[in-house]
Amino acid sequence: MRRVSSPRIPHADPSAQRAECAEPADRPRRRNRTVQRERLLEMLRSTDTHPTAADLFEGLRGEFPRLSLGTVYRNLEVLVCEGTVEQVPSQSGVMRYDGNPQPHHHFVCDACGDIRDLDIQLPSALTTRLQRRYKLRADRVRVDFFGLCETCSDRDS
Amino acid sequence: MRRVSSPRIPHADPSAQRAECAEPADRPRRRNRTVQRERLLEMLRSTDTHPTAADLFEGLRGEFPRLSLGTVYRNLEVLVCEGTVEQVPSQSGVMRYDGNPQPHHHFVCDACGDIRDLDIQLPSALTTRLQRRYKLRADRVRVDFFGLCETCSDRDS
DNA sequence: ATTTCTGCAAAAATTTTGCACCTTG
DNA sequence: CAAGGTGCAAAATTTTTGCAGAAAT
Repeated sequence: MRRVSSPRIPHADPSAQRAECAEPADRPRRRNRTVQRERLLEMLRSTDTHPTAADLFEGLRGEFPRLSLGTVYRNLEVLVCEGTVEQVPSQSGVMRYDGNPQPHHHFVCDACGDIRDLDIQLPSALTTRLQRRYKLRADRVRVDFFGLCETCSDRDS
Repeated sequence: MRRVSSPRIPHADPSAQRAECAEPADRPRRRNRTVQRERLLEMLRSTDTHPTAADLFEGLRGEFPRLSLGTVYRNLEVLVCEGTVEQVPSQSGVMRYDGNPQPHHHFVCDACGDIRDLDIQLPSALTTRLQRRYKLRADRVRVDFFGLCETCSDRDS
């Protein structure tokens, strides 16, 4: 007999979230102010389009002709680790960044991929239920609604 | 005077979701059954760990020693387009796949990245409010709770 | 003076694609 | 046999990294 137990699916997440943010607790890292990082943050705060690293790079090239993508990525990492900026994984696989510090949710257009901020409150009962039913304590919730945005919806009809 | 309007942030989503799924309406594509695709789906259905393409590839290599990653990706695309499988973008940036056809939500562990299925109902009032407040009609909602899973929570304390 | 940051270029990681051959219906 | 699928390898994309020089404190 040659039945074999069905193969295991290994489950190794390449980068458990924010693990790389850990700092040596003894000597806290000192951070310089740099124009690049400052402008990057301003730019993120001035929009709600959830730009990608490439979007930001493009947007800053006018001001910093010698800017490099590496710098953008490195600064985004710093801001994310600080908690100033949030990483929003998108359906296309390209990472997006969100400079909106308020807790909020998103509407994602299935057609154009645009992500729009929503100011909608989630009933707190949900987190309580999660706790009771699953013994899981959540400190953040993210809600994504999917559908067609007004523009794409109009275009289709 | 040399003030310039602050740079635009271009916003081009590399792949507006599922656009590549479109079929020529006139001649609907015929699909062959293949063992590879069948087993891939079975594997996705037999777990709730939301495996990556690489995970699935690894898991199937025992059965199909000559399997290629390209085939895995191509079949995943087919299944996603069919609506049989859902793509779950993860916080790490690596795409994950979900074979659970029931609408459900997720708990994501901040430490290990594990994604767990939740059977929790979202109040339908939310979608209504979205419609009224934003004129946005959503046909799907995804809720992700974030926090530490039991294992990681125990380890930390 | 020391640590941090930048630009550049190379590398790594993930996903897509072209092509010749094999499979399915 | 015609359309679709596979494996393989090369390419495309996105993100990370090493290094030497520049900037910040």
